[in-house]
Amino acid sequence: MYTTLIQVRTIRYHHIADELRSRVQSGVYASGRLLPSESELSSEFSMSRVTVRKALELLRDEGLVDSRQGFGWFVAGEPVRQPLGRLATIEDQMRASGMTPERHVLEFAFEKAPRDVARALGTPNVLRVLRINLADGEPFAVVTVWCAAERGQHLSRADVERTPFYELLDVPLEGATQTIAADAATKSEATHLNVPEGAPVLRCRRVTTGSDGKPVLVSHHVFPGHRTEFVVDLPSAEPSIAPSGLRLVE
Amino acid sequence: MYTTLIQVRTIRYHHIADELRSRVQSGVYASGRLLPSESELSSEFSMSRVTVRKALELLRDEGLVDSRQGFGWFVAGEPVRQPLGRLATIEDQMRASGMTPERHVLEFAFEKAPRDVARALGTPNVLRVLRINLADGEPFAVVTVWCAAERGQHLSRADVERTPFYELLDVPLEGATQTIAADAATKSEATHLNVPEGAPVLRCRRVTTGSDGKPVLVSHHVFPGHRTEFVVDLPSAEPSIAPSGLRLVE
DNA sequence: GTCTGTCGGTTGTGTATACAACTCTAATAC
DNA sequence: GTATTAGAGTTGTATACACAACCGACAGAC
Repeated sequence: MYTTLIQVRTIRYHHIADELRSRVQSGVYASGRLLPSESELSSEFSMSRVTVRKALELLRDEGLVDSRQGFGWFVAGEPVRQPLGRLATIEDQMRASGMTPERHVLEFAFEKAPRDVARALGTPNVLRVLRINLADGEPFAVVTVWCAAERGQHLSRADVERTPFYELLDVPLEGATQTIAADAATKSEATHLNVPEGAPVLRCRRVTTGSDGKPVLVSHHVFPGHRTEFVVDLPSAEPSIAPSGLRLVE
Repeated sequence: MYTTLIQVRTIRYHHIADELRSRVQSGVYASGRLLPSESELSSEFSMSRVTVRKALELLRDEGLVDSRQGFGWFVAGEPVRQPLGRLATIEDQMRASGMTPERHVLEFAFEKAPRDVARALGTPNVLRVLRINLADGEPFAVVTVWCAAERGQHLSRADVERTPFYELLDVPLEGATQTIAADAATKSEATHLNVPEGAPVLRCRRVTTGSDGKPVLVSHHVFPGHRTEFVVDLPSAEPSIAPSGLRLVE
């Protein structure tokens, strides 16, 4: 029997990424620690700077490292766990993780709603609030909330910066439906969240309904993928213990 | 009063990305449709091919387009919605979206578990099954399932390819705890899911417990960000209607 | 002490070029 | 008819170079 040896190309930027990932995971580079500069890595690995960058960008997309122009590349931190089934605000959750929460309203405007929002709220005239949640001074989430203008006219910008919408609204709430997806950060999200465009984010869309079953709030929450993860308790699908809203998917 | 005009640099690859995104969203390029080649776009926009690629990669990270080496860039498809609170399998969900589900076992091995899995299952001796779920012949999810070897020894590879673990297990299930995070696809995930390394994925980790409250299964599910999203019903936090497992986060 | 500007070094964007790896079509051989 | 190969065109990786935008440290002015 005859065999053939073939020379297979190895992808150089993967080698760099693998080596750097290994150093981070073994603790050589601790959380928050600055990595060697692109130029230094280029010398160390005898590869062009573009190849080094390609490796670093791969690791950034994994959430393992991050960069600031002019400053350098550094190891990113640990995600905050947000239980979906627990009565806690984002701020409560940050405090439980030992972080200092902050909330800033970026935009507060009465305007015409996007079509899907208008359809959900039953009116195109809405109050839109764009706000950012910070944890220890760092961006944690960008949140856009829409409510009908009729309701929003009673709310001040200072109100919504100080107090969650749910506590401000004059209507009892029945619940919400939320979608959770992974996506790449858009330019403006990236700017607000201080992550690169294209970085993985959790994109949540929520419609909150009042006790009459009608939507009263639509909100979009965007979290950097490396900063948070959700936890869900999924009770068994056995009829005797099934709760009203949840089932085991698989 | 005097003012100063400053010339601000515009980032060229964003212009290309914005234009292409607009064409996709307006239907000029339909779902699945091949885009102009990099070379053609380079001519059209009078920019270097590297700049064109940067724009296309941005859109790929958004899940809007995808590429195959040698074939070209094309518009990607629509995500499948997976309710977390519904008694349905991944396969049921695909069928509901008009797709044909398939399931293939890639690896079936008795081995030593990773530390966290060993700790959860109470033993390092496990059966690990790596499988891929396809929708219409396209990769939809990569799933790794671990169960104790004691239990797994009664299961054949054909068993787990044909039937979900939950139906195969000889123990009543109480429920599961699942985390949901956004991350960038690793090299091997990317290969199995036919997405580029670094593309956004939903990474779910699940621990399924038996009726005695002990974990019987650990599983990791990875979904390409552009292929699926989760839907959760979040009943209100009002004490009178709060279910056992879920609360409104905010 | 604070404020401003400079400098060296850093990351981010962009061009040109080259070659590897892949895809599809058409031509040729059987 | 099928199978194979060549060629043109495509995306993917990599180098070299250049410049923009940013950062932090330091020096000088007040």
